[in-house]
Amino acid sequence: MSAARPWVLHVDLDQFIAAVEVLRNPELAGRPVIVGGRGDPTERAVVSTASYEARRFGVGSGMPLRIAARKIPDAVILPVDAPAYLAASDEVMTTLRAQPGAVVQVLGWDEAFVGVKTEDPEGYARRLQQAVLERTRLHCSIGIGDTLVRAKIATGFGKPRGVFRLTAENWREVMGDRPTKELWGVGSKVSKRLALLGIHTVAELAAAEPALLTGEFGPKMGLWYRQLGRGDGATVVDDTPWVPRGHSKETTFQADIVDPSEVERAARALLDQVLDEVATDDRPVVGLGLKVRYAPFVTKTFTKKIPATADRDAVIERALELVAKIEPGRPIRLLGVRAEMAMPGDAREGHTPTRSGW
DNA sequence: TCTGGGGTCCTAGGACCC
DNA sequence: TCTGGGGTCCTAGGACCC
Repeated sequence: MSAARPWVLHVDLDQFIAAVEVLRNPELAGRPVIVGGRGDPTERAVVSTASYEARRFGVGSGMPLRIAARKIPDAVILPVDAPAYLAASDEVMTTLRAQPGAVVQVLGWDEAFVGVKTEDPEGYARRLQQAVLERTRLHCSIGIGDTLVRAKIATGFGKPRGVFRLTAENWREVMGDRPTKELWGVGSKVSKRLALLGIHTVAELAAAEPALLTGEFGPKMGLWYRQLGRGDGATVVDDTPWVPRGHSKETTFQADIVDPSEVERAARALLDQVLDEVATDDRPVVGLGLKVRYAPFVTKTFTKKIPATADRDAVIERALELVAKIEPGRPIRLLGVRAEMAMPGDAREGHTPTRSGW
């Protein structure tokens, strides 16, 4: 028998949003369900989640709703109901925290890391799945790893409703020949730049010359990618409560706008919402960001540092300086406003530099 | 195919200071 | 005329994730 040792579990709900919708509307079971935007496929919106039945037709997250509807004419298309998913998510996280010895780090609505000391991680994972199912009627998959990165990637091999273990021992065998894009944190851009360096697989990334990577990606990211290739990294689940760095709101216009007064009105409305939502926070706003997407798809951002002492009117005044940078007469598809808050514990609290968060 | 909305973190380059 | 070396701060933008 083996001794208890620390493990990282990554819990990921299966087709979470679609599953929540099916739970409250059982006759949807077995049908292709697509959740996105306001549920209107004639609008500019994308798919948030597709049920497994819909995925079989090639519909997935991020796809324009219009395209999804074209692929599956008889799909059930539902609007995003964030409060409902948040409530379901809270129940899941509460269940995770109630497990013996569990340290829980929430990653999003439908996933979390669970740190636990056990001699039987698979058994623990199965009990966890059972507990979540009994409490919420939702199914989840669980990855088991000796690092957060390995646990996270392991989950994909367990889907749906399964458990998979990925550690230093089988990392190379399981991941070595796979494309770098399958790593958590390597997207299509970085995988292409890696390919130009002759690095195509996870094993090649793991063995790459550090100087080659730091030369291409900078000192921090270069070494980070190499570490990803090895599956190495943090081993301890951190349940420190999350403190948001900022808050933002953006709108895509159903029809592009041009009129400057309309642009200013839209920007002010977004700003009001953001400042209202941030007002419940006792931290001052120390940065502002404005994002504009000119049609069809050219995005510009403007940022401005704000003194922590600025009152709401002063913040609005600064925001309008940013709005003034928008090119007049150019059709606008999207407008976004972001407020950045001082971080507690920051030695320079109130002087936090604006890190553009877009 | 034609691309939402909410986040996080990193890098480059210019301004400015000593 | 040709012009160092290092540091911090700020702005813009890139990339990624759910």
